[in-house]
Amino acid sequence: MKHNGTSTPASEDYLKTIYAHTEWQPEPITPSALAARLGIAPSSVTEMVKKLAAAGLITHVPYGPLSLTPVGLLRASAVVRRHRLIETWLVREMGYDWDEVHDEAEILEHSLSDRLLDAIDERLGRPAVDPHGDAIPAADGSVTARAGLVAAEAGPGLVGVVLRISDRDPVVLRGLARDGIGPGTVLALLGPGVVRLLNGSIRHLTDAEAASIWLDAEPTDEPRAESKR
Amino acid sequence: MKHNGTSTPASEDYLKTIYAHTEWQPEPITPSALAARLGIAPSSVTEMVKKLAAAGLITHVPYGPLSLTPVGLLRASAVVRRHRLIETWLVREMGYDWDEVHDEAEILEHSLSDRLLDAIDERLGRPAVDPHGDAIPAADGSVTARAGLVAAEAGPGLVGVVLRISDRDPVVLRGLARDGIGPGTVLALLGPGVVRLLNGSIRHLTDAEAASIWLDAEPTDEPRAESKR
DNA sequence: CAGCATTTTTAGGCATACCGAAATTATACG
DNA sequence: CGTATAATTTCGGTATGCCTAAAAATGCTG
Repeated sequence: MKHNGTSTPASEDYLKTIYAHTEWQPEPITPSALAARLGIAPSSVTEMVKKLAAAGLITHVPYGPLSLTPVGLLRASAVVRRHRLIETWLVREMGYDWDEVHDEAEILEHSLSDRLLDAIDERLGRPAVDPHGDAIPAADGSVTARAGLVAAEAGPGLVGVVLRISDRDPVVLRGLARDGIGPGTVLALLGPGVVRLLNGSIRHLTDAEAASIWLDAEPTDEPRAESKR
Repeated sequence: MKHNGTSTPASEDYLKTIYAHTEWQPEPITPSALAARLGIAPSSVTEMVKKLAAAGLITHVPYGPLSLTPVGLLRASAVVRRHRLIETWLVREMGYDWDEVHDEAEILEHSLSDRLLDAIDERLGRPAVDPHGDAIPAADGSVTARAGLVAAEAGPGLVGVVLRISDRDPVVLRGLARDGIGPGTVLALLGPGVVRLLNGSIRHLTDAEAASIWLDAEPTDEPRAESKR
């Protein structure tokens, strides 16, 4: 009765990606979306999904979507924790900018021992948030999330601090970083896709950019507008 | 005409092990010794050796020993450089003891980018020697080696500083570390396998220990005793 | 509510990297 | 100098993890 030791870089990437998807939207991810995110063929996903389901890490009805079991969720959050702690370390101690850390973390997250990870965590003072503003799950999988509002879905007139910038697209990251927009930046929304920085400069946001920026802001006044699909 | 991109964790381990062997002894390594060192079957070595030879990294005549080509030597020294820089970093910054770093470095050496490695190197002040006393090859593959004498082959009466302790056997490492013997320790050889520390305590060395300790010492007086096979 | 487009799965393949067993080669010794 | 022993290689096999192409299921739309 061995303790299911299934954990490879590949399986960790699957779990992490499923987890990351759920962070954004409550709907479970489909196999094709997972394949697209991972950059692999759908048939490869089918194969791995069968293994992960057999290992009790995800649930999956044939031709249906995927979701993490409690055990899978714990595993996934451990990978995300690694990823984000590594990113934080790279920025705080190793001279990286917050828009440069993703690829390095993507590889290292599969290699660090628990001991080394904890040493890094301790050195950094057990941070709760990574350089993109993403919450770092605790070792037990718990996450203290701050509520945020996607810039693309916020109404004009809103003023808020950038809470988080999704690190999915490096081009978006670099473009925003170049113009001084990052976690902590104060933005005023002038209209759809137009913002003003504190220094007065106006910046137009691409759709991808507006979808990547999360603002920490009370909904202006309307009684919590229904977020649309 | 692609630039031969052959570099996997497995191939790096082969090259590193061949390199490390040559550091100890000038004779080229045999396939069976390599298999033993890597903990894999000889037939697996034959297979990989063919690939490495085809890639121009090693030379190999059938049923003969293995040696690195100039290109292979460069590749190997890069891996060893990674390994030893990582070990140094773990000890100097991450709270590891010098007898605990090997396994972690063994994995990380295949994962760090050149950029991160250089950031670590710079942070550490570009060290020339790792925590076991092993020389860290420069980025161009050059090594500034200090001459040393294996304790097992040194004559009684000799007094010297421990230059290096081979990190091959963790049991040896831990045993010596526990009794305060490490790089920098001053030892007086009383007889074969018997040493006295500076604090006066006497320590018997196992054969494995005596073979792992390198002393920085002039040969006592005899005209350079012939080291025996 | 039937047909068609999309999604998912199946089936067969490929590359890496390992294994054990059997054949082959080299070497060493009597 | 021939033969036993030891080292090396060859030969099938296994597991992972990816692929393309084709089949099957789903579900949307007219």
